Amino acid sequence: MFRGANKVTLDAKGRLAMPTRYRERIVERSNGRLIATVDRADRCLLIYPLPEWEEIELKLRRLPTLNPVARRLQRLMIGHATDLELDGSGRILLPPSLREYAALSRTAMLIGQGNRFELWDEGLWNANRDQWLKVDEAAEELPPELATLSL
Amino acid sequence: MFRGANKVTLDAKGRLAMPTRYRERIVERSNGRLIATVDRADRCLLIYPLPEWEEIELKLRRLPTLNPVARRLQRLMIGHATDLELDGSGRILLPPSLREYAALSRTAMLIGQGNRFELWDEGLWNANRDQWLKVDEAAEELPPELATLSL
DNA sequence: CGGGCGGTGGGAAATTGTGGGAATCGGTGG
DNA sequence: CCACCGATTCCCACAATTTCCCACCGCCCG
Repeated sequence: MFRGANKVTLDAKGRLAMPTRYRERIVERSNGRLIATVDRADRCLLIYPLPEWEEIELKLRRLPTLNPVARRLQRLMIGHATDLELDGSGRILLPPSLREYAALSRTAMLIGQGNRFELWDEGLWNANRDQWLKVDEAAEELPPELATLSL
Repeated sequence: MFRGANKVTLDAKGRLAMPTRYRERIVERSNGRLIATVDRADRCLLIYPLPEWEEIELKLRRLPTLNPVARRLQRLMIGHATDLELDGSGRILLPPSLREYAALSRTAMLIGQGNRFELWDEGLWNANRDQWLKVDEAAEELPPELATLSL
């Protein structure tokens, strides 16, 4: 499982050095193969080890093609899913289109989220995090899955 | 399986270079033979490896001939299906009628969607994608297949 | 203080994308 | 039936991009 927030830098060619502590796990899990795609709600990227992604892709592909909501999800997620591979230096190369989508400049945040990573532009990450902290949870309607949650 | 978004260009002759990462798979799957047809809902083209298309054509042909919706689907999809073949440089030649249908100008987006590709004019793709992102998923009626989907 | 590891950058070679030209095929009109 | 014109297909060459590899630098730890 992936955890933690890491400040990372993209070089001029769009390469991102995966923090060392994750590398071994990524290599043993998927031989260094990852998939990056866009998040459908926020301007950030999702990065999965290949086997994790394949499960998700399977679920998405089983959805009915004629349903417009399903079709939209497929187009966004499968349509933007890009194969990545750790290079000899433990870096991945992010294609320009994904960099653009997430407004990634030089410094970014790589956030461990269990079976995947999220990659945010550093500025966006900080802004959003501050936002999340400000929201008054008590004022919100809790969906039933959360009502009984104990942390 | 095909995934990812690729910016491609059509040259003056209507030729489109298939990104290299897909070529090998296309050749081994269908010996370089593809079928292009129109999408029933959007102004884009669908491109299938020949064997994938043959399954779909079979499904379409089994639909009841007297049902007008089925009839319309058959006419659109089978009626516009065009044989394409990768040339020596890994390019396909799109006939003018299909180019016109999808309003393809010089730069287009080739979107991997599992067993097929979608080909969009770049401007249309971007406009539609932004549209899809704006929609608030929560406000929509989710089909049961999606309600429990965990990504 | 020295060695090693992780992060960063850059350069060179291989590969891919793009365009153009020439030959061939097909169609049409004389 | 032949000749000519147009369109298509095949092939080659150049340019740009990508990928791979190596070297440097700084930091941390021993």
